[in-house]
Amino acid sequence: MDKFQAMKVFCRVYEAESFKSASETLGISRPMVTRYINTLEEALGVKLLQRNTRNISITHAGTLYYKHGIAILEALEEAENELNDLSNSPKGRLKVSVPMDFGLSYMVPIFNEFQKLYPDIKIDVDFNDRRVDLTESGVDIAVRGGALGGDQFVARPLTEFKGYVCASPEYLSTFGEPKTPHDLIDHNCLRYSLAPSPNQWSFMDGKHGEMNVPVSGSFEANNGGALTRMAVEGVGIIYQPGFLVDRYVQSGQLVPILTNFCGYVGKFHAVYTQRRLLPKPTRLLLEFMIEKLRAV
Amino acid sequence: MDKFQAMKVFCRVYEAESFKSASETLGISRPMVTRYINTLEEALGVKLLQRNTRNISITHAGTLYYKHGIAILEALEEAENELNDLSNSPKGRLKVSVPMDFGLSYMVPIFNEFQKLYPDIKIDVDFNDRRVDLTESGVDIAVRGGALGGDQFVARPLTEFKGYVCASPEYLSTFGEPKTPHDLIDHNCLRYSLAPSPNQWSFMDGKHGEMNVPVSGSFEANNGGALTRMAVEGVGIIYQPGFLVDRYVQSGQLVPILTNFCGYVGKFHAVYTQRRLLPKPTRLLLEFMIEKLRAV
DNA sequence: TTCAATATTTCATTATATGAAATAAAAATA
DNA sequence: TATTTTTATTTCATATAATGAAATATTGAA
Repeated sequence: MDKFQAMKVFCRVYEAESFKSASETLGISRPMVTRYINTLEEALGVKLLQRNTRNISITHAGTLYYKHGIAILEALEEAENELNDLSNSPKGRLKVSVPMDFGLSYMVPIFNEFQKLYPDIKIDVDFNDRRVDLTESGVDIAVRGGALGGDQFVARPLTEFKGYVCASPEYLSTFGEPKTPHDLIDHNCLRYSLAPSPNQWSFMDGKHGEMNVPVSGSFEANNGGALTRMAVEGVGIIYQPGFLVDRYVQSGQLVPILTNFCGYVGKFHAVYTQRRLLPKPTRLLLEFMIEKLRAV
Repeated sequence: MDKFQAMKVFCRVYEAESFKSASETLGISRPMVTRYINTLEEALGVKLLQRNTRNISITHAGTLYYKHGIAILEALEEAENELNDLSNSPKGRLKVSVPMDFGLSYMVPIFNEFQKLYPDIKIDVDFNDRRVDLTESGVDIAVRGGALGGDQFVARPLTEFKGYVCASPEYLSTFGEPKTPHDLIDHNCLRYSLAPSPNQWSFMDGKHGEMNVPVSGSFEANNGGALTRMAVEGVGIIYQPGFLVDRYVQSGQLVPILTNFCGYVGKFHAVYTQRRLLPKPTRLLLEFMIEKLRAV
């Protein structure tokens, strides 16, 4: 039996209080979890978990073993990180979570270039607009737009983006062009459902200060790219970041409106868990991303 | 690959600077040592040992990994000890080294009784009058008679023994009975070669104080039992501990002489390596031995 | 009582570990 | 220099263990 693996399995079970959950996060089958725990208990001569098919309760011995186990696993990880640091061809697997649109626009070329540079670092990208839990999902770096959540994580700024209100020329000629933000109330506004307040668009103006306009319309989605395509089709008005609308503006398929009003400014951050020594692959990609996105 | 095993193998190789030596102390084949080191180096992406078929030199990475490894292995051992402590049926393998004669006379019945009490504790006894290196040989408890060596080990007193000068009635009637220690010079003295000074026997006397008598004879051996048997056969005079000669004295096959002079007094000690938490099997046997030998 | 969720056992398959024997390489010795 | 000795490595056949799919058992909830 691989003691190290058994230790890892037990610690996950301890944290989740569930074999199923542990099996999923570790990517092994449920029977394997059962076996690892059994073998461990047999080897130690002590029951670690009091369990039936539905509940798990941790014994005193289990708590004790967890305390030791977590410390040992951390020490081992640190040792391996330090050793990998000395390697001139860093190895490892890296799990990254990036927002869909940002990822497609900015990150794909960066990943491509990075992999050419470090062929032994495998990258597993999760294109996902949800805010995944770093510890639970095992994600090493997550890119997040807008406000940041809890502060047990480190966040490093990547790049800013500005929101633009746009519509297709056809839409504007049919329904008229709004001249002030308040005019949006009478338009079909395509809203991004994952925004902090999807039904309210904010602007800044030298004269009026901050303006919050309630908007409504026939369509709402959790994907900015889709909204942008809808706008190109002439369905309605969008308020989306530059990196999504720029190409359509340039080709004339979309027209920016309300350009006298400052749109929202957001910032993308790279988020990762604080540790004494970050694994080299993580550190490398992080610096690479920051460097590449500085120029954008 | 079992990472912990690989770590253990590497640490032994590091300490011995030899694959062969490591393979022997760990009880695995030489090819396995090679493979563990190779797999480890591959996994870490770093060379740990610069080596050819004859020499080994440790790289910077190797030293670093050893530092981490030793700490991790110790933490692991401590965790397992603590857990085994909680077990009501302690398990484990125990390596014990005892002097040949003492072991046969005193320890065999103790081992027997101990095993009935703790059937899950396997005992591997090395009957051996050499002073084995605890760390190198992996011995948990060593019983040693006479003077103690280095003090990085803990020694606990077990039982005393007294030396008796004896010969067979036949020998005495043929060659005469020595009346003072100095008379031994003219006799065939059978000497224990592992004694600190085999060719000099010491006595204490109220009048004369300590007396060191040079002795010589036709026979010398590293086994007291054998010397005793020789004496029973009438070959010569021995100066051996009570636990060896008692039964022959009682049966009349040996006669104690020079009984007015105090013979040497020795003490057996149980020696073990100092640790924060001794493994439960070790602790149990230790206390059991001490308890049982107190009565002797 | 039935259903749903979860742990466990069974079983066949695959992967890994293992050491004996052969091989290679380098120092010691003749 | 040639030979021997010592030690690490590779090869190879075999035994052992790891693995997950599927079936089974168990328990709380509906």
